[in-house]
Amino acid sequence: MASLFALDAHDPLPLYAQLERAIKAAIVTGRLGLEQQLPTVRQLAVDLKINANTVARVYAELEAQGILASRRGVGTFVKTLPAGASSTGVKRAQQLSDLTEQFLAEAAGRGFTSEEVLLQVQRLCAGRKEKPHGRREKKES
Amino acid sequence: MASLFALDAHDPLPLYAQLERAIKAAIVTGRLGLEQQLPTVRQLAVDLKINANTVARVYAELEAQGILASRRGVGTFVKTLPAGASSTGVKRAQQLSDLTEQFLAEAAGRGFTSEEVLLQVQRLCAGRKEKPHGRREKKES
DNA sequence: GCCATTGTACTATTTTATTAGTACAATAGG
DNA sequence: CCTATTGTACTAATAAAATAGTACAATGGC
Repeated sequence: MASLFALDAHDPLPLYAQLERAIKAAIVTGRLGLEQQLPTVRQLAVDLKINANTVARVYAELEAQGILASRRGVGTFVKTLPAGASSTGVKRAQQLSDLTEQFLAEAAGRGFTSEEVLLQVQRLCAGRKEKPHGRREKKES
Repeated sequence: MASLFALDAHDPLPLYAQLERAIKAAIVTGRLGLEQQLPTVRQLAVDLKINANTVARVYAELEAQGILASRRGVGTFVKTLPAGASSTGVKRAQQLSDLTEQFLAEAAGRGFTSEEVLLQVQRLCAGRKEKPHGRREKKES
């Protein structure tokens, strides 16, 4: 991999959303650790061949979510692990079910069998066991 | 579920891409069977509260992919099952790995633990075993 | 033949995403 | 103090996505 993240210009998902997802994924999977520094806004823009404004927007958004912390003249750093809304109850179960079905359909559409997918999930899950860090709550609405 | 598909206006993924994904998912999971008719362009637009042009674009795109077949004055029908590229080798493995990581990150970002996710995947995979399809739902006629 | 239904094609408009460029603000280092 | 580096804040321009509306084309039922 050339750089930490990889974006696809032909993915219908907007670049800012792709980058946001990629950064979160890197943190969740441990490729980016706590307090670790991210590339500068301008550098990452060059690496990914996208505009610096787009990178800045993503960093700002992730900072608003409490995941990153930026300091002028210094850089941007991983502050905490991404935390979800963590709704409880039926809705929560339904959300997981929907998300999973979406994923399985996507995989099936690309020609992967259920067995392959399951195996891959098991492998990746085993890699990071349990780390569902407790609920951090921010006030946002 | 009010209708066959569910779109989220706040999802950064464009509506047309969401709908395309939803239709493919419905076919892959067997909620839509071969030769089954889809809602009309105008009806689905009303159901999903989106523009008819957007629906028409998606139907046309899926027809171009050979998944759907449309006939004027009649309707739009499922023609074949979505087929993946089924590339082999390293790239294929890498693709599955990337896709899975993305999914796990998404799930983790929404507050689901690895255990929960793994369990859900196991459940859904068990539900449709080998065949990605084969199971037609009985419907009232 | 008539006509309602369905997919298709087009133009126009608005909103969103992305880029480009410039300028400013805070920090670290000499 | 000076300056390079970094994040931040704008404005402007372009491209893509989505909507609104109208019209046309093929099909099937009567």
